[in-house]
Amino acid sequence: MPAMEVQAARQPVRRTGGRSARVRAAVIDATLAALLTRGLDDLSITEIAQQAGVHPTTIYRRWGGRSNLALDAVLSGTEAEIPPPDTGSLRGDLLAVIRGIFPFLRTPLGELLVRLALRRDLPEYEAARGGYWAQRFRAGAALFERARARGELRADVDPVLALETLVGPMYVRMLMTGEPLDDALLVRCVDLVLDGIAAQPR
Amino acid sequence: MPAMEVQAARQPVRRTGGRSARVRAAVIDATLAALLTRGLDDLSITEIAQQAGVHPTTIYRRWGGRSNLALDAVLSGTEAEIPPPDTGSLRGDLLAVIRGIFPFLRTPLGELLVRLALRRDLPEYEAARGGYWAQRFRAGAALFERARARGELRADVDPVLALETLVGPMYVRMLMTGEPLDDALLVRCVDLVLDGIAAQPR
DNA sequence: GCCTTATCGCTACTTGCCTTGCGTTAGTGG
DNA sequence: CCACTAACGCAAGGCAAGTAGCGATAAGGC
Repeated sequence: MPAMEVQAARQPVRRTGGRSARVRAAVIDATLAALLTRGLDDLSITEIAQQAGVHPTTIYRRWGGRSNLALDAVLSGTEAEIPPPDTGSLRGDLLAVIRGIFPFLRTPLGELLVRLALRRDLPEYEAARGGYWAQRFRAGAALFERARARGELRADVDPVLALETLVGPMYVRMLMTGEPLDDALLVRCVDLVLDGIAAQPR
Repeated sequence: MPAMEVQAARQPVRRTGGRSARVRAAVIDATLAALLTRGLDDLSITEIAQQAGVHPTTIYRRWGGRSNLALDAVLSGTEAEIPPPDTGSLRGDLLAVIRGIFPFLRTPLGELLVRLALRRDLPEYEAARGGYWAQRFRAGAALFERARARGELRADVDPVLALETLVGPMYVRMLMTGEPLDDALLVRCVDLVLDGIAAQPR
């Protein structure tokens, strides 16, 4: 009887090139197309499969469900990484920030990303949620530091809350009320956050 | 051959009392319970039916689908109608408004209502969307009128945008970032909307 | 109380989602 | 070029959603 080798938990050698890569690209493309036309909820894996020229079983095995597939597709199609602005003034920076977000949100892909972010039935996304948004809001930190150094900012301002207040109306209109939304409104958002609504400082 | 009577488009006499009422109540209750435990997406009509002591076919016939059922259940369980505040100061009124919304949103039913409002696959809700939010924001109009009369409000302030800016961070945290959210933050929201973040008026 | 028929329960059926098991193809390392 | 096996295609089948037809029950009007 040969000496029993201690089996290291050897994970199988992944084959990421060639056929697998082609399959993945085709499926991701078909999924994005299906997401943009039919929406998040009623997308047929069978349909995606034959659109991609792939057997449905393959999708189930690799992605294991529609939510994981949708998440992978959208994140693959998105590499936002909006560069942090530095226009020289607080107002200019804030305008640049919100103007960098807004056009992307009007994109079908952008709206898809937001709606995906709102879901709570995607355990895969729950893990990434914190990091994702933290990164998106981090760009704002430097912006406020510079403004503070220039004396444009009050001392007690919380950058995160300020950014949330800036973009809040945009999301409220887009997601809930459906009120009109254009560049002029963005300017008004910036000015409201800067100056407030009170007649005189209290 | 008897004279052909012109058939008036006679709609059948609805039977809303007795058994039908009991069935409806039982199904709505079971649906709400299922919604609160399992969420919006994967609720089983069969399960709801046997929970309510009713045959699944009945649900399909009366409601005709899961989206309509969910919408009916949530709207039946909700009669918000938050009374418009009048505390004598703009700051007090804004605080009262946001403090009236916030606790309800933390309720499971409240969060459910919001998430339902975010859906775009409920044609029944699409029709009611505009009116619903318009009504919710209308209460704010009077509030701002009084503030303006007291001289607390700048002249160029748009009430709707101001309210959206006020509640924006609350929804952003609740729906997207998941950052902590408590009463102290509400106060900071109010003060930020009132005073803005700029060091001095431009 | 009686009649009409809206509404419900039940069974059987169709359909699409998803899984399982097995044979085949083609990456990957040598 | 060869051996190993990850990844894919395919067929069969379980399972729950949803539909259709029909008889049974009870609500509403008289």
